[in-house]
Amino acid sequence: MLKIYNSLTRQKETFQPIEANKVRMYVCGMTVYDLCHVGHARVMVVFDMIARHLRSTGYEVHYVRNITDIDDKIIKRANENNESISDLTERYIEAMNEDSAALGVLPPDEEPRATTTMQPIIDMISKLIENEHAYVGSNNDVYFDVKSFKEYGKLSGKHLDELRAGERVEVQDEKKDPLDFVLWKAAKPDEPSWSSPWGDGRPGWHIECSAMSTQCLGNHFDIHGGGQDLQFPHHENEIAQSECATGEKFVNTWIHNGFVRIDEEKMSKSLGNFFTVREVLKQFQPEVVRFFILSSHYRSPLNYSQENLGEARAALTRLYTALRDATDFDSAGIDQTKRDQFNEYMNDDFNTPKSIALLHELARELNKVDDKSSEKAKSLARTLKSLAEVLGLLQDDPRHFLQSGSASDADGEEIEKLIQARADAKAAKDYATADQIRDQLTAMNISLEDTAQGTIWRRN
RNA sequence: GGCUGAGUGGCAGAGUGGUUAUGCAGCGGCCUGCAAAGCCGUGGACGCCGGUUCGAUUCCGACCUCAGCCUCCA
Repeated sequence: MLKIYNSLTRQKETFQPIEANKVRMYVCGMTVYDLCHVGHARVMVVFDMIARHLRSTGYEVHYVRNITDIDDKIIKRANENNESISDLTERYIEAMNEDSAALGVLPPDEEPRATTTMQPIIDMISKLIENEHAYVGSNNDVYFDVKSFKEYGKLSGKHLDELRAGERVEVQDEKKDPLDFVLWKAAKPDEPSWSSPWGDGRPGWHIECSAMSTQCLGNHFDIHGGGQDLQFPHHENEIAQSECATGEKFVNTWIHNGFVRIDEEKMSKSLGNFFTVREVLKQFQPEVVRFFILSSHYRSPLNYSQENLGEARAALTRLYTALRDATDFDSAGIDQTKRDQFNEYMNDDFNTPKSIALLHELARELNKVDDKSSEKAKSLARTLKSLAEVLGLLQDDPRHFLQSGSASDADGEEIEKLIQARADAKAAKDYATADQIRDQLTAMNISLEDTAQGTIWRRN
């Protein structure tokens, strides 16, 4: 039985899909004006893991992750670069796809874009005006009337009067209430715009997600996810818009992942303390980054550092090392007890640290089996690889993983040559020369293991 | 100021009203020409103060500290 912590009720709840065995999930994706950083990677990896686990336990999943391809920052960046908005967004969408593929993130079933969802957005705003939940300001902007939705604040636990007390935005005359937010922005000169009943303009950010999710998944769906920073105001506003437009409950379960931090501070574009996925991948294999992300619980803060990535690499190396010597196990039987245990951990609000601990347990048991061609070894190896697949891990060829490094590293041919020279020296019992060659390889960041089947190498 | 959430061994990071998380690092041993990998053994912890309890790191309350949101943000 799957239990998920629901941000809306602030407790773990037994998950019941609206339609039996079917899960409809929407996740707020990227605004494509720059490269993805590790924080974005966390969202992609976490919800990919969730989708994988749901599927592996028998649910049919319809996973939607949107792309925000029109917004102030995009317009600003395109102007700075002196390129068209679509050139800019296409470039970064492609970059995002490359990054997510590298991290083993399976593509969502749908990736709607704001610019191609314009009619549903306009329809939803019209409906809100009709229902008197929205109004057109004197500047032709359209605003949502927060006072008209008495449940406003239910997701973030905030109350309108408290929010007003802490209000930091200058009050705009057009708004009835300082907390009213924009649904449609009237076009300014030289800005891209779409025609609407309220004149040319473009949608506000919040309404895009309400319209895209509803268009793909219906008025009422199971899971809505995103980073913790979107809880307020973005998701709060989505609830207000959608429930006021449709009169139905919007989302059953809200899932928010924790932040990536650097030196105990949130990693973000605005603070400028971010590392792009690309930068990190120059130093660490993509699977190491994925392992690092999943090695802490999705709601906990995740501290980014070289040391922590290094630890992730060490742990992953241990798992691959265990898998290295087992071969031809693809058809071996899976240990059902372990699988049940794994699912139990994952069903407890996606406890990936605990499920990874189970992978280590399997690796240890596998290491203890001397005969790697035995049924027991094969079964353990198969179970390990198959459970890890739910986390999107350990699917690489172990030797390939253990021997891969960056492009500047020594090539395999050179390494093999040195290993042969060392083997010759060893055969002649010239251990001084053998050790000297090994030192040379160590300096090249290569470790050796002498086994019964010969010498195996890997990169440190 | 309001609203969230968190404080666990050298580090990272789960979890639990009384019993080994897990990984890395440390220490002892096995294996090895020596290593490496692996295996076995081993030390070390629950922010502070009260309360409930036979017993609390785990529940309750106060306090301290940290992070996040309240402005764009994954």
